[in-house]
Amino acid sequence: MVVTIRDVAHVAGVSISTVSRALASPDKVSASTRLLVEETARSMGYRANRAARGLVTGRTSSIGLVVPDLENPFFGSICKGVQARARAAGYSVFIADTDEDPSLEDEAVRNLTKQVDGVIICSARSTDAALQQAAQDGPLVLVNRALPGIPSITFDNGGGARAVMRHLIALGHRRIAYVAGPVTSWSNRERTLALQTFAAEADHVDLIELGNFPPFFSGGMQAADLAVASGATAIVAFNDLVALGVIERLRQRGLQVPADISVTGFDNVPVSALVWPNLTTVDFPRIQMGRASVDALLDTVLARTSPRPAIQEIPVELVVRQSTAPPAQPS
Amino acid sequence: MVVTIRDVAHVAGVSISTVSRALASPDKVSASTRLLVEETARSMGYRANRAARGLVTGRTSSIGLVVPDLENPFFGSICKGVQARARAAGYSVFIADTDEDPSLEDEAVRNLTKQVDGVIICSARSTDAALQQAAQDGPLVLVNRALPGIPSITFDNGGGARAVMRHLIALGHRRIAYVAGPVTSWSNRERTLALQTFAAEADHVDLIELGNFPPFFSGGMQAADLAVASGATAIVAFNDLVALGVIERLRQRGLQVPADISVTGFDNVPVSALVWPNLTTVDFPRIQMGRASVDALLDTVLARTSPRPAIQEIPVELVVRQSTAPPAQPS
DNA sequence: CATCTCAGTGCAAACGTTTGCAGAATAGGA
DNA sequence: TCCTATTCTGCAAACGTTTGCACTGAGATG
Repeated sequence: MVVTIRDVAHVAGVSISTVSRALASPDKVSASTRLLVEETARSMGYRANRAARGLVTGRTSSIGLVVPDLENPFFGSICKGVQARARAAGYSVFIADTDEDPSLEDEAVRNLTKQVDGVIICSARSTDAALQQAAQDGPLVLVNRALPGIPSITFDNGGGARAVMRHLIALGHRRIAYVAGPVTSWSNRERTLALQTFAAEADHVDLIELGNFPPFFSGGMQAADLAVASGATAIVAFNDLVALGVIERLRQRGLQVPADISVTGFDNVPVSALVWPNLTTVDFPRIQMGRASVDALLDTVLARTSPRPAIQEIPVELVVRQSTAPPAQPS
Repeated sequence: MVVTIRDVAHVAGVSISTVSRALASPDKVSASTRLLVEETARSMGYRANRAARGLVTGRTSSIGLVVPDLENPFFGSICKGVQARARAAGYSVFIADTDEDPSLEDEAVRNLTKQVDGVIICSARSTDAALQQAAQDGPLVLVNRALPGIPSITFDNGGGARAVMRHLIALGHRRIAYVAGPVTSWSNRERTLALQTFAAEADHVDLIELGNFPPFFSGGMQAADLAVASGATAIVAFNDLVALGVIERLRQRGLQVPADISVTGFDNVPVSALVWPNLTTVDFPRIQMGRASVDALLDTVLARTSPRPAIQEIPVELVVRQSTAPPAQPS
């Protein structure tokens, strides 16, 4: 029924070792044999059984990808990048959605570890200890979270935050509110720190920290009134969804963006370009990050001597759109 | 280094067959042995090698999922549903993103077929013939596309379209434009047909068909002016993104939604609830569809006598929000 | 006590590959 | 012509499981 290497060998009139070698390491057989075997295999529709190969080589040619929420376009993009690069390198991708649940995440990692060559964890929600443990059990790469000793790929949150501040200050804003994300969020800490530092270094700039708020539309709705009460002329939101929530609440209160107040986000999710006003935000090249994580993983898996730093930072870019403008009454 | 069934057997003082049986079919060994083996295995951190098991059983305990674009939240949700249900059934999920490319899709399916127990193809872009062929090579389930002879899960596009028409007519609209999606889209054909039929059966209702347009924001931008020129008081867009494009273009032209003109979409993507005005649209329960597809696949894989119909239709629901209202000048 | 049944266990083959080792064939050099 | 080096090929052992078959011993039945 299903054609094995044995069948190919029989038809081609050679041994199974020769077939194996002709297909896997072409330089180990004569050119004529190789051609014969290749042609026979093709005509018979032979495809090597991965399980059998994995059994003897100890390699599965597949990697595991763990994400908190597949429905979130942020992670969808990363998956896309991972998948594309893995395919190009001859690897398949096992996917696991953890539903933002740390214990499910740990379990998924444990499950995967034994059946793949390496694991990529995206925005890990688990504890440092659990991750360190997981790193012991097999090749592991962290995406959007950095942990010493484990290859990690992160976005340059600090650079993004600085770019936003620079932009707002250049427009003339001097009183700027930051709607913070979850306390547990590593990205949030990075952004907060960078904003504080930049504000402290600039002249006559006040940074008002609000929050923490949930990183969704609803979080923005909650935060908007506080931001207005603070007298800020510009609001930096933790991410695009929060920014949209802020804008919606401002709209409800009759405030115009950007005429009365400027709003920015982070992430550059697709929707941020579709709404009115378009969002000024920081673009995070997520597909590129997915690709980079596969490269980092394969570095470890293939034990290439890795010249890459353990923690790699992907540059980000400010995208100026229509949600930012000079303040109504310049101070 | 890695603990095998042999190690467990040695420590527990039984044969490897007994370990295998104690773990896989507990009723075949005595209770005391089972406990002993289970405890030993746990303490040693034993996890069965999937490749080895697959080699002898011919089962991989994994399924393949092929989607056109992981970045599209529509597919992200389906993935989530698939992944969750598969996990619950003890299956892992291989994922393949085809970048909307039919030939990549065919290749992905071919690649997967040999290394998984079954494949789910989401919104297949490939030809009927190629799909029929793929169905010969192994268990296959189609999602969001129906093909006779292959188990298919689809949304009730017709029902959704009728619900939209009923709603608009109830509001008093009599001249309704449909901004059609791609000609190649199966969903588009289903929706068009249902709209036509319903309009024909209703009294004094004109359906103006526009397009075809690309199923994105830009498609809506293109279509809006035609819709206005047609004198329609309500616009039914192929999907939410198109609807958003339509609204944006209307806004640019100074037309208010829904005061001047009503707009509806299909899909109920998350963003449709976040924008202003919120979109009246048809909710497609995508996670549920993902789950249903796994069930259908496992029916075939496990050769359960399947009482399910070959083509299963998932009910959809009209979500009335703020983008629809009675027409300005009732006709 | 002899016989039978049956639950529990172990032996060993099989799954489809890869790969170290050894043998065969070929070519080259003396 | 013989020897050696080199290239190519085949044999067979592994990889870690599952599972058909045979065996053992205990309990039941006569």
